[in-house]
Amino acid sequence: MERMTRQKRAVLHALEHSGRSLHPAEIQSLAQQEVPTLNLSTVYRQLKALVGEQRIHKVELPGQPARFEAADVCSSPSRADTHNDTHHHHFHCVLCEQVFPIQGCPGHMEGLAPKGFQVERHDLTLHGRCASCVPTPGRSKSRAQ
Amino acid sequence: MERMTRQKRAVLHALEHSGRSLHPAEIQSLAQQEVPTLNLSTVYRQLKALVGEQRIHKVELPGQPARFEAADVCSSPSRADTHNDTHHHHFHCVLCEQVFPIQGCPGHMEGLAPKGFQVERHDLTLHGRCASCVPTPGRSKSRAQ
DNA sequence: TCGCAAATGCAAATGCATTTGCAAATACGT
DNA sequence: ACGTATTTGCAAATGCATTTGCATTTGCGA
Repeated sequence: MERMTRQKRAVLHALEHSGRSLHPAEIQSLAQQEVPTLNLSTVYRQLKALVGEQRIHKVELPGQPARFEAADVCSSPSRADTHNDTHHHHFHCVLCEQVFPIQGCPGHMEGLAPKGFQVERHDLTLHGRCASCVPTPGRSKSRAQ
Repeated sequence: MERMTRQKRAVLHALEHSGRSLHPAEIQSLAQQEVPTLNLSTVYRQLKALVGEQRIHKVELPGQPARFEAADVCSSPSRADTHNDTHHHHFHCVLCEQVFPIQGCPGHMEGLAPKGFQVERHDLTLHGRCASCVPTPGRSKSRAQ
């Protein structure tokens, strides 16, 4: 897993261009625009390799299969936080099922844990309707799945 | 699924007495103290029935199999919140893998979502070490799994 | 206490996401 | 351009959590 193949490039491009978290099958179909024959097994193999290379990250959401996102998602705006890594959370659209990265973080989770518990990290997932799926007849271009 | 059998009672007791979220296998082993022959299939069947009866709730955490908890977990202290239901989050111990309910909630998630997105609900999971698993040599009674 | 529909135990079957064996295809150093 | 070790595509295999078929047991109303 060290050669830069067309399929590896396609998988990476799919993730970088989407700007959101994708699951393997989604990655395959997007990347197939670049490499039509791209197989799911290959997607999995490359995802594993890319995670190892820190080029992408695995994202786990409650009750859902794993998704992946480019390592630099959410690092675009000016970030002068505590550490310069890309701590962020996710928004899951209950209609189109797409998952988007979100910037903010409520912070101060330590206080929520019971006495004596030590918080190391946290995951926050918002569920609702993304801009394309809001019921409002403002802009009706919702695209399923 | 409408009779009050020994196994159904055992499953419910396990959840009510534990005070935390348990996965099916954990429920089985705890409930077997009451009904030694309790089968996993039966646990699943009763969990489904109890969820339907609103006596327990299914809890999904990132990257983990489903867990269940008594419907009244976290409703003990005085609650004068917005609505009197049991909105709460979870703490997942990375060492013993136990999951505990936690009271507080950062709130105001709406602001975190991108413009035009509509937040309906949210899930927050804290990861770290529970009181029994903190490295501090204060009280070393950590119990694995 | 009887009778029977509902529930149980057990083993086998599902339904998934993910992985793997292998022959054919291909990247890339020489 | 060549040779070979790495990748790919494909199909079959895994590894899970969860479900289901069925003969036997059991809760509970009459």
